[in-house]
Amino acid sequence: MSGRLGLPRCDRHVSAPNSSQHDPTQPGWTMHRYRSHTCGEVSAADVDVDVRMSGWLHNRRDLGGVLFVDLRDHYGVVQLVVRPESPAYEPLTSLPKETVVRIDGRVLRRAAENVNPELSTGEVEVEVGDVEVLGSCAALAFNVFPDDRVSEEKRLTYRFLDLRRQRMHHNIMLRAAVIRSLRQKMNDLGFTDIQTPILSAPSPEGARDFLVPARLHPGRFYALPQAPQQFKQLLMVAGFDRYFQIAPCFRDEDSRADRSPGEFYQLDIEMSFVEQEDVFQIVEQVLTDVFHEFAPDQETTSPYPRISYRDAMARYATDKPDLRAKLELVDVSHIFRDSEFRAFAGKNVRALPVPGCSDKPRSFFDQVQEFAVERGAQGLAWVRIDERGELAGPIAKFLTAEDAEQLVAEVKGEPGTAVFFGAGDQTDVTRVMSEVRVEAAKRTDLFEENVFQFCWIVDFPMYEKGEDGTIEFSHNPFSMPQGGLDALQTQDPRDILAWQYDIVCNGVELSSGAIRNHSPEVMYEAFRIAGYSREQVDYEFGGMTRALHYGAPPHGGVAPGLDRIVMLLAGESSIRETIAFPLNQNAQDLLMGAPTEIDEERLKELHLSIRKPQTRGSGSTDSQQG
RNA sequence: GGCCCAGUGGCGCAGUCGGUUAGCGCGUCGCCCUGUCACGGCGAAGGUCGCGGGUUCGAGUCCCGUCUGGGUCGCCA
Repeated sequence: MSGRLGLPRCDRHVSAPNSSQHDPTQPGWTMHRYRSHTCGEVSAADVDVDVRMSGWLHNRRDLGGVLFVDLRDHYGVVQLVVRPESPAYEPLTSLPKETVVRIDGRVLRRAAENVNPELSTGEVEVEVGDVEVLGSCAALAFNVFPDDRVSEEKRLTYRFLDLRRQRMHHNIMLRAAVIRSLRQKMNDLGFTDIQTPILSAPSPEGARDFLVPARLHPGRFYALPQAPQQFKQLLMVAGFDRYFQIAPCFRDEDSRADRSPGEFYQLDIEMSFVEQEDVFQIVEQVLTDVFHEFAPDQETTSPYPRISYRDAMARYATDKPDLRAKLELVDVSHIFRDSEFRAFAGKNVRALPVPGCSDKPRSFFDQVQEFAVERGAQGLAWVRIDERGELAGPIAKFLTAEDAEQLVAEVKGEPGTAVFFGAGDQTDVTRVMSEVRVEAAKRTDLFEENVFQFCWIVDFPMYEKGEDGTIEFSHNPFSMPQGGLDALQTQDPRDILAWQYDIVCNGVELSSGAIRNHSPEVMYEAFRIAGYSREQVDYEFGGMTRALHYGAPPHGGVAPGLDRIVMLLAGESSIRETIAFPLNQNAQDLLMGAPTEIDEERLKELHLSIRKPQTRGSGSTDSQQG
């Protein structure tokens, strides 16, 4: 894998610390205790130079009369050659891999036929004269090299080994480089990097908070911030104009492959005196630049198309569409409202026209259907439009001629187009068909590879109906409603849109943001509709509402998820591959043993007593973990 | 909280219809090998199949429960 960072295969980084500024020809020169050169550094220019290097025993090839050892450090890999006459021969034949050693030796040019083009140091090798063990290595839980598959549990338990592996080492370095680049760009654009508190107050809306008991205040708790949302708005009120932060966010929610349990990072941004377009311009520039910089071989679409929430739900059945899939859904419920066909009548029916299916075998349709059923669909009906423009297929006979005609017209069906149908309850159909759309595209080569397809999802509804029929905020309660106070007072809450937007890339929600509500009157009214009294708002969001009374500028922002950005750039499908020390799915740190039980003394100090759940097996510290 | 998948030497996996000596690759150990770079060759050690119960003449295999891990739905303003 020749690097996304533009580095050759085994190079781990660009520049080395100490080393070559030491000049042996100068008086008073002494060899550094551990190294004159790093492992990635020696080259043909160093031939015949005496060097000292330290690193890990990466791999060994013992040919009997000559021994080759690969020595690895952060910067690269170099081949050591050891002859039986050398005092280093005996130890280096027997030391376990991953032992840390210091070696002294001389750089030799390799014969032309022995050059390894895979290695940046492949033109040379180091003939070893002396070796010293700096760190011995016990029997490995798994190979660092070659890179075998290992369960994630093992990898996390021995994360320090896992992180030595090239892929992980590369991902972590990529993450650092992305952060460095983002900071640079934000600074260049005039944004100020400001820290916000980690110990803060709970947020009544949103996800579950992590809580921290307050020793000085019995019965009270701090909460870790789910995002610095209110603080960044307060910074705007304080007049800082443009804020950013690589901000840690803590949410006590269940994990997913693209959602880290516990904590994650956002490039948190807020700007004053802006409208939606101003925010878009900045973020789009920063993200596009970063994707170009770190994925130069993949196309990144810009400008990003804007899709309204309503449109996205209609055409893609999701508010995070993967635009690499070149298919769109069509809502055809109305055609079948009074149909004789029981499976469709009166239900939510989504059609997915797929062109170019005239020569697809029956198995294609069966496989797509199977895919849908695995995801909980009742079934997946389909028809095919034949050369005469008429419908064929298992359910064609259930459709009247008029229905068929209308259907073909609405899906703009050409001969050879197949149409899949999802029918049923709105929520289920939406969930399944959004995935079927992508799957069908992949199976018909209507899925574009090697591209980052960004889009903005805009015009999110301000409110939605909760399960109990009450009106709730559908996103951020601090968003400005489109139409302002007037809209709140005159429109049906469910029709009100917010200045609320998401960035989606390849089906991954990268970012959410909004133009904020900076007017206290609009704020109280917005909360009133969601069932909050003025007093409640003042109590639960006191800091915010107080600030809005003292001259708040119009402002807005956005917060792209850093982990997901790195995940996309690294080509990984799990966010945990981009985090040095992630929690596992059950929010445990298998290496450090968190969370742990706390002894009685400290609980007492915190004014806490533990009430374990009644259910069997849940006091689960009887596992092997210490 | 629900659902799906997995758990077999140190690691990754195979194990048919329930059938007697549980295989393979990597690693480990021993021997050989002077130009390899995932070196190669020969040989050896190492597992009672996550745990508990059940069905059966007989269970790695079937059933129930449970634990652990991954995925997913709910959840994620």
